[in-house]
Amino acid sequence: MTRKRSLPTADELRVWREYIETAEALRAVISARLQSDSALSPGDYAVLLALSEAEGHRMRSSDLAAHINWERSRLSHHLGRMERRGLIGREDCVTDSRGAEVVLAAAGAEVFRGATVPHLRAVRELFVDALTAEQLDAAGQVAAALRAHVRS
Amino acid sequence: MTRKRSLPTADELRVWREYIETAEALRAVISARLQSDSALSPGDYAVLLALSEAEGHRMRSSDLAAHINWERSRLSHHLGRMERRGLIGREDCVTDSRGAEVVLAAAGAEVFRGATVPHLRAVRELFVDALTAEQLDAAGQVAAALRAHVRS
DNA sequence: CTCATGTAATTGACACGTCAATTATGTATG
DNA sequence: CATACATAATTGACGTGTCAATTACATGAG
Repeated sequence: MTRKRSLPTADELRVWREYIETAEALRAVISARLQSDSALSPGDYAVLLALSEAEGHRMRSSDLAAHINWERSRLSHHLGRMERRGLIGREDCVTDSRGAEVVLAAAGAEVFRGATVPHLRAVRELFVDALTAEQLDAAGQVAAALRAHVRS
Repeated sequence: MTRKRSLPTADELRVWREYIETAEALRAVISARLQSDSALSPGDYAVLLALSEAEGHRMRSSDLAAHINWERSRLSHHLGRMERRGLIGREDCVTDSRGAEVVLAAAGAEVFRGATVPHLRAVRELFVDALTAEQLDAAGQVAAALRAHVRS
């Protein structure tokens, strides 16, 4: 056994770069599709998806942030922009005067309905169709291993 | 043979989400490390790396953009910020009066020198060490398949 | 030479993300 | 109840990214 290297080898570094650059490129392409198909950013989509699935199409701001794994300030800024566009609304919370409830607006629901099929189709075309069943499985396991490792 | 589905299955979609969210989380963690270790963003690092490896520590702006795969306007904005911080300089190009040459400044070279080992260590700890040899290999193949597919 | 067209790089406007500070309200403790 | 501390959400400042427009120069056809 050799002692554990502290720095990655050239090959390891190459894989890292391919990994991170490919994910970034894919994110950009999917994002551009969503934008041109539906005038939504990935952030808009995540918010609308969460609200669409929520009880009464409404959610406490903090819960929403936790659900989609965003910092609260990021969500505040984003909700401000989405509110200006009429996609969502904000109401005072009855049980906690500090709180706010985010409500899916009619326009938001409609835009989301129109966005979902094209978006899923894009995911299929650009991600799923690029991989064999084995590769898809491997991708899932790699992601799980990375996720588990990063939490420590 | 069943006809090809146009939408991903629930499992495929789950893998997609794990893939893209994990990559994003990893990018954020590595980025935060780089920031706190060396006061550099990933963009800064990419620019400084390219210039460090370039002939004479200088490069035409367009070539640099192509090398790191950025849009030129993005690079212009970024170079403006880096120039304000004294990390790089810009000079007129001798052979083409339209052109600009980006030059690694002394301060930039020094910051980069200090950044590289901690950054590579972070890549090793957070990415390489999380994966078995087989998983690392699989990650490379998945990235290659996705890259090949997206170019068409 | 000159005019049309292409290329190098920058700029402005605006969306997005992070961090630190702020405002307002809840809650526990003496 | 009063004070201290925690929590909900927002705000401001600033770095980052994209798109469309702009400036300045190069170059080839006539």
